[in-house]
Amino acid sequence: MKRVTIKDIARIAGVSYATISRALSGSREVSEQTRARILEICKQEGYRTNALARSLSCNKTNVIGLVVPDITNPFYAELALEIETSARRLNYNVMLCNSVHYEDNIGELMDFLISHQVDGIILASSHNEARACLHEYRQVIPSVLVGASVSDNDDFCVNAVSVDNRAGGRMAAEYLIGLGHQDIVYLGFRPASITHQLRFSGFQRAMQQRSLTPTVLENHESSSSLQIGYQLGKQLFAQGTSSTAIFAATDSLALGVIQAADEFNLRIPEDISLLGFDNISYAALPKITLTTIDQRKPVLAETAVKHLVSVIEHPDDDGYAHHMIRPALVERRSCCAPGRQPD
Amino acid sequence: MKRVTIKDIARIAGVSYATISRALSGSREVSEQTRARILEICKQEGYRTNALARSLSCNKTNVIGLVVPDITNPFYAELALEIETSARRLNYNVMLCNSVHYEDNIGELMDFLISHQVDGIILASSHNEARACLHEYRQVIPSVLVGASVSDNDDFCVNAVSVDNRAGGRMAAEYLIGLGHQDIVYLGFRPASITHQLRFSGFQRAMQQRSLTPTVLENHESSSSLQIGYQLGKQLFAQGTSSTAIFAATDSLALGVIQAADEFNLRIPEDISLLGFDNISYAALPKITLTTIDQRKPVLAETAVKHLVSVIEHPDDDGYAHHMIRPALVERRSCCAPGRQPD
DNA sequence: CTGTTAGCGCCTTCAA
DNA sequence: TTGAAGGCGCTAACAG
Repeated sequence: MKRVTIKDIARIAGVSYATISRALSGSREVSEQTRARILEICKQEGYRTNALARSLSCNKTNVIGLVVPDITNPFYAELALEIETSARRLNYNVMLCNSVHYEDNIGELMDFLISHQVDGIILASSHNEARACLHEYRQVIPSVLVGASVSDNDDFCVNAVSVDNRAGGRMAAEYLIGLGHQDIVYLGFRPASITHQLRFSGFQRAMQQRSLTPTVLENHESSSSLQIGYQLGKQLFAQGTSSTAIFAATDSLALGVIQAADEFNLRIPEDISLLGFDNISYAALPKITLTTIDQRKPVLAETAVKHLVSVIEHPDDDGYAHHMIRPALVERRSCCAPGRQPD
Repeated sequence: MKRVTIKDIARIAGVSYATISRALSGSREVSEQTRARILEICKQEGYRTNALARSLSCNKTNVIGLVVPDITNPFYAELALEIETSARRLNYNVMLCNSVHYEDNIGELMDFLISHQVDGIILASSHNEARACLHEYRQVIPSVLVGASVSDNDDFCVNAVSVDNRAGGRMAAEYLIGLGHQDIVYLGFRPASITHQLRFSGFQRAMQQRSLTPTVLENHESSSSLQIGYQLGKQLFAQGTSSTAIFAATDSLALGVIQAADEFNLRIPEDISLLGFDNISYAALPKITLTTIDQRKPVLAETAVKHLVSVIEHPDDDGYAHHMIRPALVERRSCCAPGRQPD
């Protein structure tokens, strides 16, 4: 398992090892023939440059750290792949970490990445502490928050990229209203999350403009899971709701609602329409076919990476920005006009 | 963004930096008071040890590379999380890479990881080339193949951990037969994959022992996707099958079959039973409730990590081993006796 | 065009 | 218990 180094190559090529370095890094200060000879030898000897040593010397690793809550969550898995793709295009590699095991001290994870000398960090999280954390680290490492909204009026200075949650909420309400629904439940509102506050406010405002009021079922957990959607769904159906449509604050919640509806023999969309948010891959599965608001992960990812790389490459200016991505409606088969069969 | 180094600490503590190094690495060769003082200073100054420099010096990174085909595939996402968990327990970090963008030259990815000085590599892949690749690299870096079977009788010397596919195939057949099925289709056999050869042979042998013969629908693509399952399903249903049960070689295929069945107004399991393989998370979703053969990812992961770490720590012995994990049946609601309602 | 030299941040003998 | 010095593999001036 002995690695062959630049020195070994130098010795067998009979040149100094600076020359090897140059030949490898594509410098023009080497004659074409020696370069060719060197490359040949490298290939034969199975030389691989030691990225650690290079980074140590250059003070640059070209890797960006990516923190997601849980890669098992399809939303984050898809986002992660998109981010990796975008990063590679800009010549960066990504080092992925799940924050599952860290929970309330993401700082520890940040420290881990920093000690591995990542050039910057993308933090994907909908938790509120996330932005406080990035704020703390803003003098230490370039970073951008992705997927979560930040408040316009607090003292946290963080770079962020997220879907326009208020617009998404509005879009959801308008779609359902447009279909003819008036008695609508907003399921899974998380009052503690800014992301969800915005989503809810957009939704509510759109309804108010038609003098409508949603029934709201709050979620006081710190995440939105299928299980919670299931519980809220059961709770709703058990009391015999009069509503004709449900807007689930996330697709995961919607999946739980589907399960609950199944148990109560409620058909979707014939008996009740269901609209989700996120457009996770599950939503497209047969028999699920969830109509939902798409976060446009590819755009989210590309914007986040470009944003981060730009702050990495301009360490001097200490401004910050929040990019908003427009959400998009994806129509499948879980919504129809009230009291009617689907088209 | 200036990092504080061991030298800075030494200067402000008024000791040599070797002392700092010792204090940090928990060596007993430092007086308790100087250590305490040093630790205090490190905290105040926000010192973070440079993992790159340390690794360079120690010739050990304590990171293992993990290659999966596509993190978006829930099977690999779950496996990856389990592997990360197991690795952390043994004090290793994992560096995750998707091989999606590399396809037929996984070697390039291996080289990338090696140049980052990972201590070892876990390659998760069902492709046959994977084991040839690991065989090539076996003198270069400790590695283990996970999830894919290797042939007993070829010249490839690779460490491997996989579910016992033959046993899994047998288990599938016996379960269906036990339910009373006789006319069964094996859907999605991939003749080019050893993993699938074994799975199929176990299945077929169990049927032969009852003088039964499966209808087999082959898949000549290099992966098993929902789309392919959908096509094979349509193909099967279009010709009006007489079979009462389908064994789909993977859960992804099964999902496609569900979609196809839906279009043909075939109910599962009332009209036809469906059994999958893998136990991906989708399988448990409402309205999917797929009965399937579980690969027991937690065990798979832990075994793979322990195996790898053991070869990392014993670079001298050049033996290799193939660990088999027993599969397990997970009963949900997609199978019942032929011609009968589910229980 | 090529060689020499001094680091990058840390660890680890060897002395004191 | 602590300090001095060499080295890990590579890059980047600075000289020739």
